[in-house]
Amino acid sequence: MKELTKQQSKVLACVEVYLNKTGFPPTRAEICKALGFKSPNAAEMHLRALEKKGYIAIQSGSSRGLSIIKSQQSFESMADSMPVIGLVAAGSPTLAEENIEKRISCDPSLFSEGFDYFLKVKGLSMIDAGIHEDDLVAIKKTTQVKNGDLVVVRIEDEVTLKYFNQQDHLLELIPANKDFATIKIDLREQEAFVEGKSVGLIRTH
Amino acid sequence: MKELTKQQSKVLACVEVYLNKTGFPPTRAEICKALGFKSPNAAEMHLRALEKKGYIAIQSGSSRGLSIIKSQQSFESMADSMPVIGLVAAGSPTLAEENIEKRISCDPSLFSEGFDYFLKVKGLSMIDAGIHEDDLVAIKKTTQVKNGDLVVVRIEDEVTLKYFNQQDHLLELIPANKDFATIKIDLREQEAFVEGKSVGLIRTH
DNA sequence: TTATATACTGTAAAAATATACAGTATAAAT
DNA sequence: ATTTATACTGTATATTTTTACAGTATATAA
Repeated sequence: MKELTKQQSKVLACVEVYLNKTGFPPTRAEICKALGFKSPNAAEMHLRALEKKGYIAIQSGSSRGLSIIKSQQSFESMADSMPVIGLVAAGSPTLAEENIEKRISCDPSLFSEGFDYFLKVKGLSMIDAGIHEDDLVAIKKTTQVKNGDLVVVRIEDEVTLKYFNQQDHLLELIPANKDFATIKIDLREQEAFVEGKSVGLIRTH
Repeated sequence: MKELTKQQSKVLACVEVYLNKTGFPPTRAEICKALGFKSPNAAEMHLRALEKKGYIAIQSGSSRGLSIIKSQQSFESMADSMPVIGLVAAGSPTLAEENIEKRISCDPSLFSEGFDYFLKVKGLSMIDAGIHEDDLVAIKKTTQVKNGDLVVVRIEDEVTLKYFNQQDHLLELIPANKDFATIKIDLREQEAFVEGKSVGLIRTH
């Protein structure tokens, strides 16, 4: 998606605000009035640019025939909800307020087993499992995991999301990307803490 | 809130559907076309009645100056549960009760744009986009899509989920799996209907 | 029987709106 | 020095759209 100029950005914001307020899009003249332009062609040109860049659609010949394709402002409707925690900071993914990136309005029974928080995925180590960067993985806090489960494990201050496989003292954390190596840990030498397991995933397109 | 007559209810539904599809309200003439009226005054009178009963607001003197105050649809599709529809080969993914595999307790604003139903994915054609068999893709009913969007398209009786790319008369439906071929359609020769676009995805592990 | 409400057709004019065309100005890039 | 992109003004016109007015038809209630 192409970058917007300052004025194009203003015009897009103006359309979004107007839509929010009235329920229908503005005319060229109304955009001019809102932004102080004196010619309807000023609005027209900006709208054309926004269309070309894929931010809006213009229904030719229709009055107020504008529709938003890509919104500028991110709508995070914060209702009673599940916390989202970034898989970035060192240390355990705790539910402390400072670690919560945002909240998502949905109930814990969205996935059959129930879950405690969303973990926002960083990196591509699980790409072959269909888990992309910025996907939200629903995590249930538990230490009861079995081989093959997708788990959140903490090793020292590093937190990672991998497939779990343990044979006696040897713990393997297996990525789903051939460019990443399996993490192998001898539990007699180094500690590893299972923080929870994944019970589901959501992604916003 | 006063009761609506059958025709008023149809008109309100028509306005809501049009708004959802295009992003802006219909004109009187467009309502007439949609409902088979032959005079713009038919639509006008119904809109006036809807305004008087508090269902819509009419901005006098403005083209398409309609806004929904009290939605009908919210009554029908609320219940905090979203329908799941199988991506079966034949026919449109309709919300008719017989097509609903189950319902999932979550609200339509789970994904920022809102959505109308979940489509249960069959096959592996989008695997490289991290979309697996049995994933639930959140679909927003709309025809406003742009190149690169993940869309639900119907061709004759076949429904498919693919990336959208259109250049003039050539529509390409692009899979995310090298073992599948891009579907190419000359829109002058064959019809294709955009049923909606994906706004998100959920998966149960 | 006579209102009264619903539900339209058909026409027309005034107002709103999109949109083309001809310019001006400025800053940055070539 | 000239082109190119951004960012407008100002005017005009064809088209879209609202909206008023004059009717018709039908069912229901008083």
